[in-house]
Amino acid sequence: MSASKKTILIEKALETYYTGGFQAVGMDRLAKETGISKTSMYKHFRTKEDLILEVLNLRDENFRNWFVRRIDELASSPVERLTAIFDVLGEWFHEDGFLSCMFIRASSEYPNSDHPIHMSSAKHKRLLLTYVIGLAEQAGVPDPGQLARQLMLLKEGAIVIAHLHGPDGVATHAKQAAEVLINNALGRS
Amino acid sequence: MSASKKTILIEKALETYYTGGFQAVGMDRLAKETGISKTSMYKHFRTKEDLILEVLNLRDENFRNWFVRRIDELASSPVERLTAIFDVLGEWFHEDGFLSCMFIRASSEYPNSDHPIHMSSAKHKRLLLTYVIGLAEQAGVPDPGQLARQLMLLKEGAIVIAHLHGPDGVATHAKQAAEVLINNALGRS
DNA sequence: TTAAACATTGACAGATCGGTAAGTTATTGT
DNA sequence: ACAATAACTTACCGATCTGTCAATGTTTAA
Repeated sequence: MSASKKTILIEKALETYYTGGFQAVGMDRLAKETGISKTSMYKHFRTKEDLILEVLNLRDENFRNWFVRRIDELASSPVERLTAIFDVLGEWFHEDGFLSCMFIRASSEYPNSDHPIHMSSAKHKRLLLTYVIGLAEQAGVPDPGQLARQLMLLKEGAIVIAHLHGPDGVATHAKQAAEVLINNALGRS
Repeated sequence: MSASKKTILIEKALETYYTGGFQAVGMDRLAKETGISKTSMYKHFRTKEDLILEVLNLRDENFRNWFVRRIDELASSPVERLTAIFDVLGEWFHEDGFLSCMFIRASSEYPNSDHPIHMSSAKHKRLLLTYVIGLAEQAGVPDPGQLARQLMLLKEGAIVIAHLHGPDGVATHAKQAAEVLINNALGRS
């Protein structure tokens, strides 16, 4: 299997897993959808779990790149970037085919914290937290870790509610709450 | 199968599904763990999905009863009840065997919004929202719906983060954010 | 006592699961 | 040109999945 075919497989698996779930999508189905035989797939991935881990790595890369880029496009000051988080979330929630966050879904299917898939999901959230801490630092708040963790709670909660109750208004509510928290962190200005 | 055996089955299924996941736990395993034959189980539940839906009903009842009761035990004023939400969450997160919220897990395994299991999960969250709106009304805020939705975002986010990054500090961060939002809703007092 | 009604069982169907063995085709280096 | 090798496929393995069937106990009622 060429490297490009491997990439194609991972990309197709990302799409199919996101739509159908990790456990519900079998290797046979991926073989059928990609036209690549199972044996070829298993030449490059020792187990299904290995494939899922590579899919999650790609998703992490794609998502964080898109997320940061959109925030930079929408905002021009550090404080604006903090609120833009929720505008970008709103765009995501309203995309056709939005079905929650792949890492929340993954950690729900593999709930035990010592499972590699769970750990990979935790890592993704930690990387996002680090990014938001950086934004909070640039905004000059006294305790960037605290504000960033608060905004992350709003972000994850918004994802869950947008998935369960639909996208309308969720990101807006989260943004309004975020503005209150940001102003408070900046000294109630 | 007597009614009590049916109850025992649902309770055991709740425990096993919560620990192991819905798709990962098969009917054979439930039969082995309860000592009830599969055929007997299928006399009372037409499909596995029906069993899961009854499990979710029981979980919804158990959880909301416990949640409301603990809040009432910890708080004596309406505003206190709003913040006590997060004290109770902290207790939950630190329980042995905490593995996120059963309904977030369920909606992650059955992500399509028209799926009965997904709809049941959405209903649970809606009932909780209604409860929090009631608390916010009693607290006398001008827009109880807005505050309640903001606090729900913190709650769901806290569940996700406590599951992925461990329980320490998560409920406390959420409570601090909640206090800011509550004070703001009350008029920045 | 005995027959009807119900409860329960082990064994099985058919499908699908993750994963593999053996064999075939295509590519490569010399 | 040709042997070595890498890429790839078909067919299959045992296990497990949801769900069912025929047979056997067990209760109930007249």
